[in-house]
Amino acid sequence: MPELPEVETTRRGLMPHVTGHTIKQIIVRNAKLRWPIPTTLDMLAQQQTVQNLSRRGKYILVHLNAGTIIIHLGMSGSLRILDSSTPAGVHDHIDIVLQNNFCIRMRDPRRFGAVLWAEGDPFNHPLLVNLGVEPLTDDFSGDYLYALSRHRRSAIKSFIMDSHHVVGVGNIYANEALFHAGIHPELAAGKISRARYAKLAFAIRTTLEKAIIAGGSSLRDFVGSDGAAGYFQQQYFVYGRTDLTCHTCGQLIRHLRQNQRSTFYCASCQKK
DNA sequence: ACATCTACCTGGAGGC
DNA sequence: TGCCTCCAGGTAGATG
Repeated sequence: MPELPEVETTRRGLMPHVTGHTIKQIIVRNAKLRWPIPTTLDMLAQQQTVQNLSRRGKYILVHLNAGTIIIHLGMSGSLRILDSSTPAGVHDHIDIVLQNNFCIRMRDPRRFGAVLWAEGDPFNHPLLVNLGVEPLTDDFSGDYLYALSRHRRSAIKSFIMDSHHVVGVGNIYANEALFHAGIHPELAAGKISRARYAKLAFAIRTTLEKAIIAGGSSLRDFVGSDGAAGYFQQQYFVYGRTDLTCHTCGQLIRHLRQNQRSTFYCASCQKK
C-alpha cells in the first residue's frame, strides 16, 4: 500500500526521467478514478515541460509552467516509466507521454487514486490547502502534537492518522510508530504527556525515514519491465502480526478494530 | 469544533 | 469448481 515512504520513493525514482522533459500527450483509458480525470488534462499539459516533481503528504505534484498535475496513488496505485509502445494492462488508466516516447504510466486496480489539475499555486488546491504538517520537516515535533491534541478525546491512533494534523501516516505506520513510542493505540490524544509526544514524533519520523531508505535500496527499477512497481515489504514489529510474539518482550501481539481499521499492538510494551 | 461513519473499488483469501 | 462474504486500504464528505 502506498504510504508516504512509497510515494516518496516513487517520486525519487521518477524524478530523473521526467524533470526537464516535455509532455507530448496524455492518454486517458479510464477516467473514472476517485474523481474523474479532467477531460481537458491533455490539452492543458501538452507541450508543457516538467519543471519539478514534488510531494505533499501522499500527493505527487508534477509542476508544469501552466499549472500542476496532482497525482494520488490511493491504496493500489503505482507509477512506472515505460516505453509508450508497451501494451497497457487492464488497470493501466493513464499515460503521461513524453517527447522521447517514454511515458509515466499509472496503474491502479482499485481506482482509489486521483489525477487532477491545479491552476496557479497547487498548494491552494482544495485537496492540499488544509493538510497538516509534513512529518519529515522541522515543523513536526512532539510539542506540535502536544499542543494540537489538548482536550481531544479521540484515540491517539486516529489522531495521528488524520491528515489535518500530520500527513502521510497511514494504518501501517501508525501502528508501527505507536509501538516504537510505547503508546497504547486507544489512549485519548488529549491525555498524553509532552514527553510521550516527543517519543511519538521521533518514532513517526524515524519509522518513515527508515522505510524510505529501505524502499530506495529494495524497490526494483522504475524503468523498463512491465507490471506494477512492487511496493517494498518491510519488517514490521506489530502490523499484521496478530498472535505472533513481540520482538521486544515475547508477549503475543494483539489485534483490535478502531474506526473500521485493524490495529495491532503489544499490550506489554504499549501502555495506557 | 470535534468525533465518527460511509462511500468509493477490486483482488485475494477463506468458507461452504 | 464455483459462489459468497469479508477484508484491505486513504480520505473527502456526510452525519451525529
